[in-house]
Amino acid sequence: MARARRYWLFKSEPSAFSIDDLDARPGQTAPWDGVRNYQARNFLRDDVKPGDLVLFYYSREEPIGVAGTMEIVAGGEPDATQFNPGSPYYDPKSSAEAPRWVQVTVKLKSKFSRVITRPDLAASPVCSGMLVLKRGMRLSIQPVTAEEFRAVEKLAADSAS
DNA sequence: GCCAACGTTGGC
DNA sequence: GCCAACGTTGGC
Repeated sequence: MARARRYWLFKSEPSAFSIDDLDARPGQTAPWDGVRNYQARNFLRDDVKPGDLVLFYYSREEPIGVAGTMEIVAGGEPDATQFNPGSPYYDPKSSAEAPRWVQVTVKLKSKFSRVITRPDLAASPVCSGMLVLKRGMRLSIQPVTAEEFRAVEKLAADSAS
C-alpha cells in the first residue's frame, strides 16, 4: 500500500528566497537547503517524501504569510551548501562521510494571487490552530494537516475571485 | 528596532 | 550533566 501523502509548511525569508525566485528556476524546481536545525533536519531526512505538498511561508519580512504551494519532487539528500566554504550555510563540522544537513527538492505548484496573512489564517476556523501561529514556534519545517492545507488553498482561491 | 522565545555552546 | 551566556528567530 502506498504511503499516504503528507503536508508541510516551509519557511523562507522572501529576500533570501521567494516564490518568484522559485518560479524563475528551470523547471520551477529548486533545492530547499540551508536548514540548520536538528528537528527540522529530521523531518527533511525521515518524513518529507516525493509527492508531499508544502505551503510556502514567508517569515520575518512583509508580506508575512503563505505565498503559494509546492510539491516535493526529491527526498532527503546531503545539503550541498554545508560543504561549500563560500556559502553562508557552510558547516566545517560536517563531512562528506557523515553529512549533517539534508535538503529536499521542491517544485512550484501554485503561486497565490496574494499572500495569505497570519490574520487571514487566524480568522479561519480550520487554520487558526496551525503550529505556525503559535507564539515562539521557530521550527522552519512544520507538519500541517490535509484539512489545513486545503483550507489555505481555499482562502487563496476565494480571495482571487 | 524591540524583545520574547528558543537552540546551541562551552566552562565547570 | 548542568546551566549561564550567547546568537538566532520571528512577530510586531
